[in-house]
Amino acid sequence: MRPRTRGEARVYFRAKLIDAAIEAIARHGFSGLSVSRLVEYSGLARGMVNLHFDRKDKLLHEVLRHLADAYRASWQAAIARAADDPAAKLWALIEHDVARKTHDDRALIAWLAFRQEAITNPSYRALCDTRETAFLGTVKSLCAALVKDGGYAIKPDVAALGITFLLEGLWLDWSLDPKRYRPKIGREVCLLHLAAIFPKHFETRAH
Amino acid sequence: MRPRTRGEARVYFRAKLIDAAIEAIARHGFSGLSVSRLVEYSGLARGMVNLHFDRKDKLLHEVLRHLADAYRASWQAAIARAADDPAAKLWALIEHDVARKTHDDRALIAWLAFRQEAITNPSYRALCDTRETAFLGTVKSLCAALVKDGGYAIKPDVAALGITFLLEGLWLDWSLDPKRYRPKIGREVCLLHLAAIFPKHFETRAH
DNA sequence: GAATTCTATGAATGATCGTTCATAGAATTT
DNA sequence: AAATTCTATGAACGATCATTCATAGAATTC
Repeated sequence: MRPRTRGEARVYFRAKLIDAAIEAIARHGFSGLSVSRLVEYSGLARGMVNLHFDRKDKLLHEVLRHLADAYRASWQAAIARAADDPAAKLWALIEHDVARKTHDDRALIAWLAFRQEAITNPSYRALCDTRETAFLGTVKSLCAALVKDGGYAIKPDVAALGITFLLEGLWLDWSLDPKRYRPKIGREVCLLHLAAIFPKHFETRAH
Repeated sequence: MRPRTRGEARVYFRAKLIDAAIEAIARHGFSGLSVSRLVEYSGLARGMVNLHFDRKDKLLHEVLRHLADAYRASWQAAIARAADDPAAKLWALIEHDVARKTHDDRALIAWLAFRQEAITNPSYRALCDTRETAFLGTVKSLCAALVKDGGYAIKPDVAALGITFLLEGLWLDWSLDPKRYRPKIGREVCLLHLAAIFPKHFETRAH
């Protein structure tokens, strides 16, 4: 378990601190993440944060990068698994987001905390933004394909924005009370929206 | 300007501190709200927070209550002004939210900060929740009226959830970069959604 | 295996946090 | 007008914050 070589140790301890940071943020909010809490959750010594990340601030940026990377990898894999068809891929993306909330709760709450912090701390904004545009860009191109295929009289950009807003609203709602949230309702809301704007592609799925 | 009687002073200084708190949260985030910042923004003495609110914690609850009340009064007035017709009232509600962002920015950002804080601090949850359910309840009943009137084959509850998710997504997106946001786009996204699920009531408005 | 280099530790530091309280002054009451 | 009551002030306090650094020990190199 515990690493033997120095190279292993570096990777091991950095990961341990990042995980402890996510835990602390999910449990006590962004401002509740103190070095003392990191010590408590990681079980490591007090000086480890500064040894491995120099400043607490730099650790936080690594945490944010970790969250962004993990989420992107996750939804991209979901799209890759789906059938080679825009409707199937779009649905896989949404299904991934809706179902994700049932297992990966700490990461989502931590992510929302960073997103909120990015409003007043510009240094977090770039990472939040790139993640957002990557996701939105994918949804846009899927919508464009659907519009072309179905001959719908709507702008793909507007449709894509609507879908991402829906998902973000779902996140917020879920985060306030994870126990109340049910994937079934989230799925139903998204499906209603999709079946309404892309009837030829999603109406059958709605019943 | 400055109050002369003690009764006036109480109201005046409490309002001044609440305003300074909103300013501080909007500029530096929830954790950036320190007593020193309150002193800086309000121009009052250091002891005023404890004199008028006992603890900083209680001031924060008053701020949240103030934000919730102001917002509720605002959207209820918008509905009251609209014509006596569910479609008109629903649209007035959405228009209010979309346009609100062009003037009332500090309050919205502060509200989002409280909402985020409520995830890990249960004492804020009640106030966030009641505001949410009051808003959602109104949207639900408006949707129910539209469903009945138009004979749509959708559940009013699901439609209402979709609308609130859309608006919450809009808030989040706008908060990250207020300058980039344009009411026109927000309106377009909402209208696309409404015209798609309630075609008989909103299709004409969409062109 | 000895010498060297880097890692891990936690007590100490200065800064900042929210809160207290003695004091001065203003509003109110007698 | 004098006496009283409450308000406003800001220096001082203990707690906690992130960070530093001398020391011990382990991994690596010679």
